[in-house]
Amino acid sequence: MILQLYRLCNTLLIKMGRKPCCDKMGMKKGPWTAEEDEILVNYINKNGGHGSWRSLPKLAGLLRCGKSCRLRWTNYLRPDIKRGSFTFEEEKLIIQLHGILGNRWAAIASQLPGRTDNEIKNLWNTHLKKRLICMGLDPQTHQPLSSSCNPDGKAHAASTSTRHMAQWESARLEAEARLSREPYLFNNNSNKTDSDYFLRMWNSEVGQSFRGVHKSDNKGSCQSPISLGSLSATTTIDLASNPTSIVKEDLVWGGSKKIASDSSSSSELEEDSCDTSLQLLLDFPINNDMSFLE
DNA sequence: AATGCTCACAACCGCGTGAAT
DNA sequence: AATTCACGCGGTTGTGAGCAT
Repeated sequence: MILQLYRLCNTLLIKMGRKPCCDKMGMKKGPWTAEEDEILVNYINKNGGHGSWRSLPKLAGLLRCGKSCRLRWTNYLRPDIKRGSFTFEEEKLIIQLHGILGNRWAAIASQLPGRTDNEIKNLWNTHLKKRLICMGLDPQTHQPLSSSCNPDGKAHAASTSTRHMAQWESARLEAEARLSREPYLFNNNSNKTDSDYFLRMWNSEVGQSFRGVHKSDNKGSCQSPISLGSLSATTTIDLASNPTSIVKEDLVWGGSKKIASDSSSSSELEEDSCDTSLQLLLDFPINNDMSFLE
């Protein structure tokens, strides 16, 4: 009976157009058992990889959909996953990266070896977001919750353009990070030219003109006090030639206990951060944690 | 001891995107 | 060019553990 229904559903779905991503009928849901984990791990080890996720459950003998298998493997069973709580350095890096990349958990996770996007997302939603709120910062923008820019709207215009700048920079950083993980690309000039769209765009006329606009906007460089929780820094960045080339830095990072009680940093920020998006860009971390960009 | 609440985390779902047909 | 497929991503939900009442 169930089998007949299953076949009927499949037939109808195929006739309607597209097949479902996985066969829902008879598929198990909910928490994975140790036996299922073992089957999945054994299959992937035995076959030297997962191959097609869609066909894996059938081949491995699991009553799960491919999507569920992939999730279980990437978020839990993968051998390179780092278990245990996040270190203070990791949390700091996540906050800093979130300031640049926003809710792009996969991009953030790519900078934290052994950590998954899901894990980071959960950490953010359960801990870090609240911590920022306690500090009086908007967890999405990393700006003071009560901040108000100039009423004449100039700040808004500047903010819009610098937000684009931040988006450019975000994409470029991702590209650089990716390339740094694939050093062989740098050994081959022909590959390098094709390796990343954003790097090319950044160096193209378009990117150049874009940088030119901000060169005039910011007079070529920008010095700004940075405050992110108990992290504070004074940074001078040469925006015209390379937004990440830090000329001067003075970095202080306090203990985690200080974070919840430190309200002075946010009030300082209120005074200094009319151009909130530029702040976002300037919040780019400047300590050794960003060695992946080197 | 029972109940309710909060929190953390694993898992699911829907959508977007690039590749294949 | 249009359609289908496979996959990855981000938002959301479900559930169990721990704690307070």
